[in-house]
Amino acid sequence: MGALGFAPSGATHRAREPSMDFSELKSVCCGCTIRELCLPAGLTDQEVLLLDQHMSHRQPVKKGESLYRTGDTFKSLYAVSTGFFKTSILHEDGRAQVTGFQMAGEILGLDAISADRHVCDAVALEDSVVCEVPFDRFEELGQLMTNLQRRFNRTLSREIVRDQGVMLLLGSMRSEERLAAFLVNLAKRFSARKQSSSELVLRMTREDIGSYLGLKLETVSRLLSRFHDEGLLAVRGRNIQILNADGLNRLVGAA
Amino acid sequence: MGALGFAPSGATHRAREPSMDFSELKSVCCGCTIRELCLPAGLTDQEVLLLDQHMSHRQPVKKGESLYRTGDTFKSLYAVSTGFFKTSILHEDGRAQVTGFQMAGEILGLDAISADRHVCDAVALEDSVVCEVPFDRFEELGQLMTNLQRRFNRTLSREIVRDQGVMLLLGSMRSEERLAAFLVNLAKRFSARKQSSSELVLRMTREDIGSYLGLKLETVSRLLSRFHDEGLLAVRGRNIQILNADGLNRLVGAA
DNA sequence: CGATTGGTTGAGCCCATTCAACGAATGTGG
DNA sequence: CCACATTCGTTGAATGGGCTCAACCAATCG
Repeated sequence: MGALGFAPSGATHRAREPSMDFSELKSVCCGCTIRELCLPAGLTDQEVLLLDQHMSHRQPVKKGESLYRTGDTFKSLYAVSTGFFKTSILHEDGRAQVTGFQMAGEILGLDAISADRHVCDAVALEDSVVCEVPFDRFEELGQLMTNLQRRFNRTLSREIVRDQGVMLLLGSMRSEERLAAFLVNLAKRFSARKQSSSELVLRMTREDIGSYLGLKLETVSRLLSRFHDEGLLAVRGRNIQILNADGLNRLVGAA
Repeated sequence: MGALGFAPSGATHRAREPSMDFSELKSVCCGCTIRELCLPAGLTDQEVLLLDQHMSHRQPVKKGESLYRTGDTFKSLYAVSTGFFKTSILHEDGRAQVTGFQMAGEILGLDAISADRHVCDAVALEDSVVCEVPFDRFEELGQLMTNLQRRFNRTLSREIVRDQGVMLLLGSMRSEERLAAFLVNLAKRFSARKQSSSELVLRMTREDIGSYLGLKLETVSRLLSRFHDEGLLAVRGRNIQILNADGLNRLVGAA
């Protein structure tokens, strides 16, 4: 926690304290290790520089804090630089649905473009840093840089594809398939970030996972125990080791 | 069926027969009744003209035909002019998930931008007409017309919001809530198109509805019967009359 | 006409939920 | 420091909502 220079305080809404130490946060896209997984993917060095200078602004978010909330007016997209987030939407009657988990390089706020208002909550699941991207300036830049605009169209489309994958999962998979798909997906994303794809450290609770997968937390817990007993996983709280990746993949239905 | 000048034939893949009579299909966005619900929404007359002349190309699709299929290379978006479509994704093991139903003014193919390949099937549920929008030319036009590009960003974002609404539905609603939400949503969309919002004519089968809602067709049938018995609906096959809209809304959880 | 597709309804079953108890870890205030 | 509350996770027993299997009917079509 202290490693990122956060001042200790309780979990509150925003993390905009101008007095905070940003000295280690000034580095931008150019030197970013996950640049190729983020908005600058596929841009030339010059283009990245342009994006960098005009747009990016780094901002820490502490564990438990909201980056934005449902109803907030939309001003910026946020690229996760380091850390882990969840997004969730609320139903009138209090029920919530987790719509996604975002890690380094992934973009938060795409749904807000639609109506200039955020339609979900984004909460940091660990101390994190995001790059703020003021959207009106980003749109201007997109008009100047064809490449950036085209990449951004793809980013939006990729989110649609992801969402539809979740629809498939929720609409036609059984519980064990859902959890297996979830773990396989997480592993793949860790792997793309040069992190171990077999030693997963979950940042979310069983309840978060359950909400995302359309299951109750008890069901998630039971399934993890079962996967453990079957030798697919080693489960120790939020530390999960994948022991039999083929077996997991088989559950999902892939070859 | 004959009203649109379709030559009768079996349901096959594409509907590109150059000998067909397009005389009644030449009219474009400018005269389109659902222009404000479609891509040209919010554009000036001049801008629409530009979009119109350079991009749109109308194309009939007969009931049962695929507009595109999973794996097809992506060249164009399609705006539904008249008719009704469903999109569905296939799982390796044969299971399918209907991801949406599209009516006049709605855009098909947004998911394909992501990887230059369609990732779902789009099938006409009745004789339909679509406006083909070659995407590379559309992107060029977006670079020239800031307004168009901004609207398009919103269109993509709106699809993300829609998908996340479906995730909420699939992930945390019970069967009766799902069906009620589905009917309310359909009614709202019909209403926006100046069609009756109480006399719904479903274009899809019970199985399609079930797939979309993550339910079995028998469950959908039973629920419709129950809603009928409870006086919420009058159900006669695919003709559904909403008798108690408030009651339906109450089921969804809205006030 | 028979064949096919779409829809309804019943009976029994099973998977995931509900309800509940309990343990471990963490944090808080006295 | 301990006592206590809180959060998170696990596990058991019983329940039930939606599924499976099956029969049947209606409409459409070749």
